[in-house]
This record gives sequence, C-alpha cells and structure tokens, in this order.
Amino acid sequence: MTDNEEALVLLIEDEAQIRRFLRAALGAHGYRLVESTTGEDGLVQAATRLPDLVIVDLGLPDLDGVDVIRKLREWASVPIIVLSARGQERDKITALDAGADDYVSKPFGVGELLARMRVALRHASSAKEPDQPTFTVGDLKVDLAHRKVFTGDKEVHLTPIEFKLLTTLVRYAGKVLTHRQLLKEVWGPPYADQAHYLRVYMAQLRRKLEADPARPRYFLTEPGVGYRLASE
Amino acid sequence: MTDNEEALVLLIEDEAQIRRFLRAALGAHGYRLVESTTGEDGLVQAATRLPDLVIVDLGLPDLDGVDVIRKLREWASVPIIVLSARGQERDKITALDAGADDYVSKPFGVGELLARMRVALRHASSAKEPDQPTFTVGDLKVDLAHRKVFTGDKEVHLTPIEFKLLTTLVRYAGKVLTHRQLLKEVWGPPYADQAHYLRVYMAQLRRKLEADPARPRYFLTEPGVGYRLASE
DNA sequence: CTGATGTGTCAAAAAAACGTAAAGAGGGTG
DNA sequence: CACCCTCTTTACGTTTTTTTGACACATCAG
Repeated sequence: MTDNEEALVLLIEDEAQIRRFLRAALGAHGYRLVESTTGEDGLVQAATRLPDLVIVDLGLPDLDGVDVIRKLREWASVPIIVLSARGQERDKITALDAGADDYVSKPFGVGELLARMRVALRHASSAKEPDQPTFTVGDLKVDLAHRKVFTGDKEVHLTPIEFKLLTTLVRYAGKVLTHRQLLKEVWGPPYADQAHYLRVYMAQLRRKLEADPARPRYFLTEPGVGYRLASE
Repeated sequence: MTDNEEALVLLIEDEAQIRRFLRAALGAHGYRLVESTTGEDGLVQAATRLPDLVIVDLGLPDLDGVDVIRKLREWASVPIIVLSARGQERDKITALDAGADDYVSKPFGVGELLARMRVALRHASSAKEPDQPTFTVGDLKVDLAHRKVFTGDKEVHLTPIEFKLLTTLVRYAGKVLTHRQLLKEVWGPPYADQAHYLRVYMAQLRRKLEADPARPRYFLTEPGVGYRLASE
C-alpha cells in the first residue's frame, strides 16, 4: 500500500540456495538485505544493523532458531518471520510463543512470503509513532511531520518553496550552505546560478519568521558564501 | 499460555461444524466468543461488539471474505485472522494485502490457531489502542464504524468516494496529505496525477460539511502541496 | 570619490494552482 | 425504459505562488 520499500531485511539462513533465491526476490522488490548464515552472527547483525524485519530459519547449524528468537526478543521488537522446513504444529507454536510474528513453512511461495512481510512491516510502522521530528531554535519551531511552522505560538503559513528552503536550512542547521547548494537543493540543478531567487526568498522567510527582519537572529548571511540557520 | 484470556473474539464462519469446534476450543481457553454466519452480520457484530480479534472464513455465503476484511479495515484496526479452505497463494496474498493479519488454511490445528491468535492479540495490546471508531473536530463528527457523518447533530449523506476521501483525511488528521497520496489512496495508483478529481471532491465535501464552504474550517488547502484535515 | 559587486526590499507581471458550477456518461433499480 | 444517483470531465473565473525587474544600500578597491 504505502511505499514501505527499501526496508532493511535481515535474513538468517544457512542454506545457500534459499539465500540466493530470496536475495533475488527481495532485491527485485526494492528491499535491502543483510544475510547471516548462523544464529550467532544473526544476533550480532541484528544488533548492529537494526533491520526493519528479520527472517529466520529454524534449522540453523549453531543455535536453535527458537533461541535466536528469544535472544532477539530480549531487546528488539522488530518483526520476526520464521522460515522452516519443519511443518510440525509443535514447532510453530513454540516459535510463535517465543516471539515470532509469523511462521512460513517450506516450500513456500515468494508471493505469500512477500505478502506476509508487508503485513509485518505494516504492523511495525503503525506501532512506532512516537517519532516527532520537530526542530527548534529560539522561538522558531518547525514541525516536519505536520508541515507546520511556528514563531512563538503563532502558526505561520509558508509557500512550498519557502518551506523547502527552510527545511533544507534546518537539515544543515548551524552549517553554512552555499548559494549553489541551496539553489540546487530547492529549485533543482538548472537553477544553480539564479542567486537572485535566494535573496528574494530569504527576505520572505525573514519577513515571516524574524522578529526584526532587518536584524536576523535565525537566518544569517555569510557574505560571499551563502546562508546559515542558527542553531542554539 | 499467557493470560491474554477473556479477550472477545468474533468468529465469522458459516460452517456449523467449525463453529462448534472453535466454540469448544476457544471456550476452553477462556475466550469469549461472538458468532456470525454471514459477512453482513459479521460487520454489524464487529461494529456493535467491538471485538479484540476477528476470525473470518473466506468462503461465506453472502459477501466475499476479502470484502469483509476491506469493509472492516475502513474503520477498525482490530486484528483479523483469515480461516480458509482455499489454500491458493493468490487468495492468501489478496487477503493479507486487504488488511488481514494472518491466514490459516483448513484443515488447521487448534494449537496453531491459538498460537497465532496470541500473536495477533500481542500485537494489538502492544500497539497503543486509542482506537475510537469515531473522529471529531469542532462540530464535525465522523463515525467510522457506522459509516455516518454529522455536522452538529444533522446527519449528512456522502457518496462512496466522498466518504473514502474523508476517512483518509481523518486517518492522518492534522497532517498534510499530498495530492498524489490522496489520489493513490482513494482512487488507486493509476489516478495519481488526476489532481482534478481532488478539487471537485474537496469542493463537494466542503459544500456538504463546512458552514462556509468558501472559508473552510476543517478542510484546509495547502497550495501546491495538498490538503489537511484540521485536528482539535 | 567613484564604480563594481553583493545584498536586501518592493511590487508588478506571469504562471500555476485552486474552487465552482454544470453538463455528460454510466450503472443500477423500480 | 425512465429515473436517480454517482462519477467523470470540461470550462472559466479567482486566488496564490513564482518569477522578474527596478532600485536602494552597503562594502570595498582603486
């Protein structure tokens, strides 16, 4: 549905054949993939790469797959899909109760696996909400998620270009951005030399967001170089 | 295993035999059960009883099970487990993408089903559940479950597209949705560039729901970007 | 002092985006 | 078949945004 693509998937699987198979299938659907062939390594990879989804085989050479799940669940809430040759009900129940989110028996269809992955990722994305990307300096507040800008407690309306310029500055807050960098970023590469646009829109932003536009507190000019957004 | 028990389960299943079977199995594990034998009734039960989990058979006499899922997903985030005699991969993918959380093929083991139910309930409880099936801003009220819309206390009739557009906005209330997002969500991906439709239907919604359509309080335009439904 | 350059401001012109009404096209239902 | 409801499409006036040009000012070098 949404473009949850390019999610990072950790595959813990010892059979080379299945790895190759999934590498192709997942790659074709835009997922990024990390592979492990052992449970131990899988746990390390999970901790270091922080994948969005883990697919784990139950029949690993070193650890039992269920132990991998338990160890993972000690700290991670990442969705886990079990892949297994064992179709025994007992195994399924154990794995699911250990913390797995789904269980797919081999041989499986790629389509089904992908669909179940989408379900798992759907859960993950709806679960983690408390991420409120909002930037603040002084009494200037930028709420990226809601696309809202405030000075003090008054909301200020920005046009698309104004907003894009502002967010670019926010992204590199504290650092100087050259005219060319800003123009390429906001208007696109062909406009890299239209320094005039920048002055007009910078003035616009100051007029809307600075208490005293003539004496900017936030939108600072670096003469001959570019602009900088003050940070704390 | 865990005491996720006394959860309320809605079973939508026409085969009496399976109903009897599950009634016993779930009862023995402490679940409370509501039964429906048709899709229509199932939807009504879901709206009135607000179950913690829905188990739905794909082969219902009236509606297609997948349609039941879609209708349910228009307003509810309750976990849905599909039970089906059809083991075709195509069916699984369709059901999962329609919003189901799991798919169990008949014949199935009770143990496995119970384990998958525990997984589903685990998800539901971890995901914060401020899931009131009714949304309110000012004197605009949207009852997702009953598919009804009110301004003040007068009910307003909406066409299917109008309603879907409204619910999409409701789902992301406060956030700006781009034209493309709305079009893909409401009309489907192929319509992502028909920004036209949006204006027509937005005007429609405002005419029906705003006190002064020319001065919208709820349906706000972000010129060059998209639309936003005011929140609080 | 003077002219060149980089910068800030303003406002008109041009372009793009938006709102609205209304006509045409299906698609069901009685 | 005729009717009603909804969706699609077109047309046109209005609003908002972007672009453009003109000008003032400051700084700095010659």
